[in-house]
Amino acid sequence: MGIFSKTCEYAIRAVFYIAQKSQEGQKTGIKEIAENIDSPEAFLAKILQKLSKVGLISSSKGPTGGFYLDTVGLQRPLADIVAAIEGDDIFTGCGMGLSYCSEENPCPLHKDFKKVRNQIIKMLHETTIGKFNQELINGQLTLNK
Amino acid sequence: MGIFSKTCEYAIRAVFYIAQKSQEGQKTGIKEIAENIDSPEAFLAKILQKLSKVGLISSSKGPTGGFYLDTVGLQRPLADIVAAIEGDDIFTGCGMGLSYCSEENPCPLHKDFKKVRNQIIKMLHETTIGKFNQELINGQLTLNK
DNA sequence: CCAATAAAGGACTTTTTTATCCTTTATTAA
DNA sequence: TTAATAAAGGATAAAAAAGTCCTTTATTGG
Repeated sequence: MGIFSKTCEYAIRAVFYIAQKSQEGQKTGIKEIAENIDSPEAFLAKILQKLSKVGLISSSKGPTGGFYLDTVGLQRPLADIVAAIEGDDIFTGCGMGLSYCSEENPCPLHKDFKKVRNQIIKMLHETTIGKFNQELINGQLTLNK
Repeated sequence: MGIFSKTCEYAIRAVFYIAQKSQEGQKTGIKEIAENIDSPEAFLAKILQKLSKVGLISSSKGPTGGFYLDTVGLQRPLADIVAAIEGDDIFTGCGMGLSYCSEENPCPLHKDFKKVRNQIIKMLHETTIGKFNQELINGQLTLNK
């Protein structure tokens, strides 16, 4: 596994896709999303359900329904998505898995891990969900193949 | 989960512990290691077996036996341990889980992730297994509580 | 109103990770 | 040479993550 869980990877890809479509004024259904971000449809449905429930994305039922992001949603940092899926272990936890590791009682990798974590936090906070819309629309960036 | 799997966290803590003991000229048994790095004994045994099999740590059976590291082993980068346990997805894989993501066909987070990955790689390569021996012996760094 | 559509939700199954237990093999020292 | 010790190895079990399927609920347009 990479840095994020598979669930989280799907979530990130999905919100980028939804963002792009929202920018173009369209709502999108899971089927379309799943196809375009290369994820299992039923599983992705669960993930989006969760994000929808906590208000990170919007959804509407019925014909013409689907998932979408309003202006506020598009400007949220990716960190919110990751936190909703992974919890904030990745932002705060010890790199070596020690629960009592802290500044006062550091594990050997404490300092180095802080740098890594800060880099991750920076990335996830500076990246808004809608940040790459134009590049995605232009096809300069990819979400599947 | 943090950045590494639990298995990998145990492995890292264990080799640091073994390193420390080896520095002091002692071999250590799983029971002692498990107690001191707060990990399940039987599970840790499997992990050390694996590391031993690929030659990253040494072991000997019977009374006075145990796990240990020779001078070469103490100087190996922690990256070797992580690679043995996790594979090298963490060093090479796309942060968003896309198999065809590359410089030519990048995912949205490609650039940012490269920085994160490079930081991790730097940390794991600059850290030798024996790097913290003295601090561990002095009790300035911790491996359990 | 009703048929079609799409998300929400519940109940599972599968796979992977984490973990245990018990037997075998090697080594040591008395 | 044998009793004790410690790692190696095999077989399983438990828990968590990933994934599926089917039913329910809400919404729309005809």
